Amino acid sequence: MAPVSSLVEVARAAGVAVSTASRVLNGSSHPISAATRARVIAAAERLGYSPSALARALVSRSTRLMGVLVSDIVNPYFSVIARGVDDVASRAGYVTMLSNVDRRTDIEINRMKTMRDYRAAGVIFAGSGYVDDPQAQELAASVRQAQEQGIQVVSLTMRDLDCPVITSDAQTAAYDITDHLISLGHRRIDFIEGPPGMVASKQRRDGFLACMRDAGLAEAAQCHPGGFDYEAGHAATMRIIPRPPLPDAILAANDEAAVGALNALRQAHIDVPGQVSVAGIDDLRVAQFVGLTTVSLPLYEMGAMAARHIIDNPTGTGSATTTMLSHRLIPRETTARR
Amino acid sequence: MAPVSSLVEVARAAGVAVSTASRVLNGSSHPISAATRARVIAAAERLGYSPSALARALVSRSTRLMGVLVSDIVNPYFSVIARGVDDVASRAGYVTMLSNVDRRTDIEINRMKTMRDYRAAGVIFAGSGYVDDPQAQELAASVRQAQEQGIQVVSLTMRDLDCPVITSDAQTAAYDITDHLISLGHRRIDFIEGPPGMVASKQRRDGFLACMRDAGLAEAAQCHPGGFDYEAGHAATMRIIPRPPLPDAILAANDEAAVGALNALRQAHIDVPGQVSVAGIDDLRVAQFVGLTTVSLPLYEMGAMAARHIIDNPTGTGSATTTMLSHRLIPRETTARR
DNA sequence: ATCAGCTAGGCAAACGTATGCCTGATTGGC
DNA sequence: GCCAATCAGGCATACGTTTGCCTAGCTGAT
Repeated sequence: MAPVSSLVEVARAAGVAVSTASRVLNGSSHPISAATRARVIAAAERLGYSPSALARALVSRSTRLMGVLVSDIVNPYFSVIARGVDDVASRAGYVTMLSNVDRRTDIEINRMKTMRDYRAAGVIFAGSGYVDDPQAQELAASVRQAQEQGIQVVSLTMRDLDCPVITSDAQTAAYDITDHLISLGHRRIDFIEGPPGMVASKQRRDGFLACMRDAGLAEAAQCHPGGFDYEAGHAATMRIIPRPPLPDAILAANDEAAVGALNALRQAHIDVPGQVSVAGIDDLRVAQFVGLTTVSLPLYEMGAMAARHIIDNPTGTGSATTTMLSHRLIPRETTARR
Repeated sequence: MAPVSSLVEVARAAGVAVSTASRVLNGSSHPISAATRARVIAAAERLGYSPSALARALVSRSTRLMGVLVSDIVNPYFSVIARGVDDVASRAGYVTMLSNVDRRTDIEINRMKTMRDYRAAGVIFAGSGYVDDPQAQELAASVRQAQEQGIQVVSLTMRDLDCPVITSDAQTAAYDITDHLISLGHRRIDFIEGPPGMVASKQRRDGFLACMRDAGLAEAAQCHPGGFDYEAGHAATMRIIPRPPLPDAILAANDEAAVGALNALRQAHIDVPGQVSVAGIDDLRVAQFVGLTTVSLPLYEMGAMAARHIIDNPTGTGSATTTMLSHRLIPRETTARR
């Protein structure tokens, strides 16, 4: 149905051999006369030639496809990462293949397989895994097979994959924001956890608990089941409010849940930060909108660095190093000195 | 460098011809004995065989790659669309290729070309174009070439591309939300515009102005330069506040700008909705957080339908139809009767 | 015994590109 | 005027699939 003009047609139109056409269109080092070069370029232009990246990949045994697996692209945490990936990828002539895996390991395995079928140059795992995930081993195996095939794998969180990790220390971030709350004079601090079972949830809770313990406030630390979304933060706070006394501060496992907590408090006419301080983790855009005190994680940089790593390491020779990017405390208006 | 076991190795390991191996692994209708079938499957399993989607695409002359061009994936407007696309794409075995084009036509042209090189099954244009864009013609030409090659192109906004459009009526949405404000008794309404030059900005402003005119309030309609982000809405409102009298209501071209307006007002101790009502357009997640009155656009559905269209129309025979999805008014707490 | 029809499997061409190797022509040095 | 070197270009193979066509054996009907 379509005049998918190929290199042979370009060559014929220019009156040269296919190899010659290929060489001028690729900027090969092989010498080509200016006249021939011009004829080929003109022919390609006239025919609207579009080189088949598929055929090219087949023979060169490498693509410029950058895979990235996120939990949910609608979640700003991941869309910022994806943006970091795509910025460096597309600048290097790569195209990014994105997949939502909904925090399901089986889908991750499936998508990893698809990206392998397409011979992606690399695959970035942006999402966290589960503690004691029964499918972790199967995932690790599929990752290993991909690596043996020359596919670079990078993880943005600590998980049981034998691959380089480019991440930020979420646990220390949680520790630091807790420490900040304590330094403001807060003693009783309630923590709204992330989704149950996730490593990311555990890290953040552990950071909170470690700081409370170090401050001698282990007794005053209270954890509530929650989640990473607005509704979870709101619901958890609605359970906190009717059981006085109110805590001095509420720390949520991430910003969106913190905003949920914030709204729940204000809807109950509890003054923030007058009566209760509220803080989150991540520094998403919404934190800025509502003036939420939080700790900024280098999400964009993590995505960008992961993509750069994949582009710069043509062979799968990189050892499984861990790169830790630093975070930064962002005090805003939802916290105050007690 | 890697044991990228190919079909020929699987065939050899199973002691059959390549064609036979191909047929059992593809579920071909060609008859194959159960014993042979089992041997091939076992061999493929043992060797960790991963079929090359590239080679397959080359001979079958079609890929399962779904292209989508967004302005900025961090913008929730686009991430919701992308999610709609990916949900139906991945369920159909496609993988979605995402590109950020930063509202730049030249980048759009470039990415369209890249997706063409990869022989994407289809490309979805999620972003709006510019009024009188000097590069529109060049973009249209590159789209035409792609279509001639059998690539399905779908646009999610009205723009000068000869392709099917699956969209929502932003102009009428703006009209309806304006009408709602008027029905609440507001007369003087200020409109914060979107980014200058964009068709999407013009549509929304036109809808606002049309409604004000129809209500005999043309004199009371005032437009301010703005943008689609928080900062633009905030800044525009900061210019409105010091010039009394305050308007009865502020309508922003989208939700994020509306939130910026909301915060600017509250920071100036102006009661919303007591003194001034505020409304937006899009119904992004943040609108729900802050209780913003807005109008819901079917972004997820637009993305999903576009992907479905591409998957269901194998040949490029679809005429350039326009599908209009309906929006819905979402009254919340930032508007009140005057 | 013959033959049509079916089953099971193999051969080989094609998809579109890159590239190692070869050839013929031209040049420069002596 | 001869040889080596360089320049310009072509031939052919390989990448990993799919699929049309062919063959060999077998079954059952005549």
